[in-house]
Amino acid sequence: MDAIDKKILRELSRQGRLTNAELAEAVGLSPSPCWTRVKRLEQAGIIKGYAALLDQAALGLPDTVFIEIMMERHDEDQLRRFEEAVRAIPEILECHLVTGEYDYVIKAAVGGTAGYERLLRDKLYRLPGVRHTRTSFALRCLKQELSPRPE
Amino acid sequence: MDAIDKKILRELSRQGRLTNAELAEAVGLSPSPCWTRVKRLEQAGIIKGYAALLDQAALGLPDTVFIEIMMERHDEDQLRRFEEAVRAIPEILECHLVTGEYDYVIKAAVGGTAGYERLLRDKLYRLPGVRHTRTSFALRCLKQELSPRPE
DNA sequence: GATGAAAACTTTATAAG
DNA sequence: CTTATAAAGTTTTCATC
Repeated sequence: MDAIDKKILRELSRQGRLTNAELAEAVGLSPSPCWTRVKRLEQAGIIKGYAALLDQAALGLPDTVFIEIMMERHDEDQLRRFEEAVRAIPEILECHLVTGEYDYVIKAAVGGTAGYERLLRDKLYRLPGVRHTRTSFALRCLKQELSPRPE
Repeated sequence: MDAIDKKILRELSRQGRLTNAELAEAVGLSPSPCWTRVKRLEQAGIIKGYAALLDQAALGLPDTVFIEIMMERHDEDQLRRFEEAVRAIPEILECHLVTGEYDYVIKAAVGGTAGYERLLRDKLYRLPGVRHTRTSFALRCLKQELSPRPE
């Protein structure tokens, strides 16, 4: 992967629907080699896919919260059921098993404190094995990237 | 926004480069009204944009960490300088000002513990006003969505 | 790597049912 | 909403320098 590939990745990570002609111009190549590189990056899995970015607020979920979850027990069956349930909750954008005091970190989209309470009371606290949670409400987003920008 | 709009958003949030004909078929419309709806959703800002998703591991940053940051003081000038610096660090994917014990939550991509140490020692601890940090290393990602899926 | 060309497809706009 | 049309632009493949 050379400097031009990295430039292609930087462009497409911000503007995923650039046409090949636009991309070629942006990275200083003619369309034909530019196209070959993009296909190679896609086939190598370096470009994993493309996505439309939706406005959370327009979907009624303007706020972001980080919820840490501590589980009661750690038997396989309980974790598996918890993980399946998490995948089915649309407000939960991300969930990671993590090191540290808590077991999981969740990033969720909610509509204000009322939406947060509903997520917690109606969904998370009903999941098997949730002992304790700790939440940080996002007041302002300073930075949001989907992928690291290649240097 | 009706059920078809929501279906369009669900499709495009997973497959951002579907052609209009493919999208129309997926949502059960003919191409012409499908196109009108997509343009309306884009112009209303409900679709904010499109992005290529890159493979973090292929970029040498296979691991995800959540870093909470506590600041020494909270004067405007120091926060402003911190925030500018954060935006310039490519490993930092997200940074949110949050409620709770800590001031900021950062999501970053790193290459193992060595990459994490470098980020902390060479970049974060050199920023003005960082008093204390608390990190969770992600062991496994259970769920990762870019936007809430409209229901 | 650049250029050019050709076929197939896509986008965009418009008109009519 | 559907179907249909049409021009302009894009993708994809391929040959050549």
